[in-house]
Amino acid sequence: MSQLPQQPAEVSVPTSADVARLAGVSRATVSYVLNNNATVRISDPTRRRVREAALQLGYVPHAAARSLRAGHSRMVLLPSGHIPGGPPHQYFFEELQSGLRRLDYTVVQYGSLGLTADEAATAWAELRPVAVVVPPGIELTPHGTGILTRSGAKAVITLGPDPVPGAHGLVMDQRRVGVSAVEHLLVRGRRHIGVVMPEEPCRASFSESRLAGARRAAEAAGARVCPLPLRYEEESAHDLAARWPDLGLDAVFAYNDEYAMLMMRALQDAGVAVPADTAVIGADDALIGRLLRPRLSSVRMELAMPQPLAETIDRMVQHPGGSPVHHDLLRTSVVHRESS
Amino acid sequence: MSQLPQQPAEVSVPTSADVARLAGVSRATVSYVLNNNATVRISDPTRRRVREAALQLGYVPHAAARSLRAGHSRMVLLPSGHIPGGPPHQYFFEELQSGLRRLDYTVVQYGSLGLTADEAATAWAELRPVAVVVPPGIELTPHGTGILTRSGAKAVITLGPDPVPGAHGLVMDQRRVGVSAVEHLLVRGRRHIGVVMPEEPCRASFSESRLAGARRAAEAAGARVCPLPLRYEEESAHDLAARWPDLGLDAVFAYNDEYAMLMMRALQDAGVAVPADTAVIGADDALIGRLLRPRLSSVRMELAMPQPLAETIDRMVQHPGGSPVHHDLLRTSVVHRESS
DNA sequence: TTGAAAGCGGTACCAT
DNA sequence: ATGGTACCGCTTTCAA
Repeated sequence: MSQLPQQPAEVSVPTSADVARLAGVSRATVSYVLNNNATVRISDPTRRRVREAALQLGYVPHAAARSLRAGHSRMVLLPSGHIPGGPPHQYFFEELQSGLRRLDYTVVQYGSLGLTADEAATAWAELRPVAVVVPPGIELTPHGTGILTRSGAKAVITLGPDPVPGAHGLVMDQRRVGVSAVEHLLVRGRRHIGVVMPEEPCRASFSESRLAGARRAAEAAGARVCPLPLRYEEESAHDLAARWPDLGLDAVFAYNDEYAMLMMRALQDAGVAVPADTAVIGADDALIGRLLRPRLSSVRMELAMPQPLAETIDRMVQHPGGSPVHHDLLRTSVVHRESS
Repeated sequence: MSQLPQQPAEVSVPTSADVARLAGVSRATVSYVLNNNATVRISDPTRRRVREAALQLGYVPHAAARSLRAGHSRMVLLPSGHIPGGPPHQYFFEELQSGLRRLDYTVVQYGSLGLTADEAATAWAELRPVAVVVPPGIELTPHGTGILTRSGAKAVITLGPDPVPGAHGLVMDQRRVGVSAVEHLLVRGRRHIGVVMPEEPCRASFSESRLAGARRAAEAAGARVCPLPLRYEEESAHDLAARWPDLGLDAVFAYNDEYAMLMMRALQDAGVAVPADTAVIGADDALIGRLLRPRLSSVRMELAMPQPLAETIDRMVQHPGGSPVHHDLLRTSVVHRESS
């Protein structure tokens, strides 16, 4: 289909030695020129010759060789395995990446599904990152933290619900979501609260945290919480709705707005009035929640600005050895609409 | 060594030399033992001593040093910058990663937002990946392809709508989505078709392709297509719905189900009957589309199995230099519900 | 069965 | 203003 001639099977990748040879200088000079080394003065004609040679050969420096020699890299590792949590989280991580790149770090995501926590930590450590930022939903053990710091990571940061000993914990405590939802329902006079728990395993870490928060808020008020497993399918929701009269619940907090909408529709189809019989609240404040009727109440999440986090990481890298920082990045508020 | 007062207790990362010293053997022996080298026989007591020393020191091999010495890595680079396309695409890439890891590759995602196409290609090339898989929405130029192959990548694969000269193109042609949607609307007797175009820039590459497909299908039948820019906000949708009578349209194909639901709700609020006055169809066949009334028609996408793609990549790596492969991974079908 | 040594690609110190 | 060279951590002959 393509008319381009095929490259020969064995292409030899140009090295700085090739550039040096073509420019008629030493490898040292090549390094000085291409890195704009300020401590050494190189004549302009030489600079030009080196630059031209590099361009002509399509020379690209070898990051591994460079960081091996330097004894350190500027790689920030971001383990990634299906980050749930919707747009706010996604936006947070995109901005974090931009912020770090602006500070001249190389951000690399490492897919770690199907590895145990310590296998994963070892795999990350092999890359010798200068910092590791573990998002919520990815497990990091104290032992894993040890592996990473002992292999040179200057900053190990977890964003999960709980701090990990030895790591800096910039916490996104999903329990707050459950607390806010249940407190809202309590204020509206509800006492028997179902909590929709996705059966999809990738949701587990978030949903467990949100349930724990719901529990805490309910217990403090002497109210009842009932976990309700649900698959993200209409059939599963209808089965659950059919059992509704037996459950004796007057409110549902669903894992997020999508599960809430699924549940609400199933309840309505089963003849349960929302919010009269059962109040419904979701989480994430997704736009679609406003498109159903009644409009969906929701817990809105606000994450701290990612740019300051990038700068914090930079500071940790430059001045390592500080005692672990702990800080909560998540704020929640309830958006009350018509379903509760 | 640590005489400089500026640097606090520099933690020295254990190397294979440290392991060798502790075990009382040479570095070569350490390498043999830890890599289970079959060509060399090492006595069991020695093996055990080496293993224990490595464990005790928390030794983790240095991936950069290893691949520098080996002359090649097993890293597959997956540039990532906000992959749109919803669950089917997300699932596809997760499975692809698992498949590659099963074949013993290290999959690394490299966030490339905010870089030009060739800057990004250079940044990728510095990591000397053995293969690069460029998802739709990330730009790759023929020049970028050259940079990558010349720096040792054995397989460069694009998944965008159009093949890139020099790269293998395993195409996901989003135009099919537009074609399927419009053909469906034509069959239902509609001739004046609006196409909702998200104004969010991260959607641009997909939405442009889908519009192009819609155009092609409409032109073939002498029907009219009208692009409708829309922000993902209720206000934007209501503004658009208010202008509806002037537009003279009898159908809308929205970029995806979320935009379709937003549009449909706004139309209903403005007194436009769906599907009587205006038919609506989305894309992605998301579950939430079934929760609104009327239930949303949608274009369902099916992506080829990722496991075969992983094996194809493996084959390309082992036998490089084959002529570019081109193949379409995307199949579409229309799920007809009540909105069209 | 184990060890000594070369060398992968770059960088930086020390000569010249 | 440049060049020679040692060395980063690891693998892999070749020798002992």
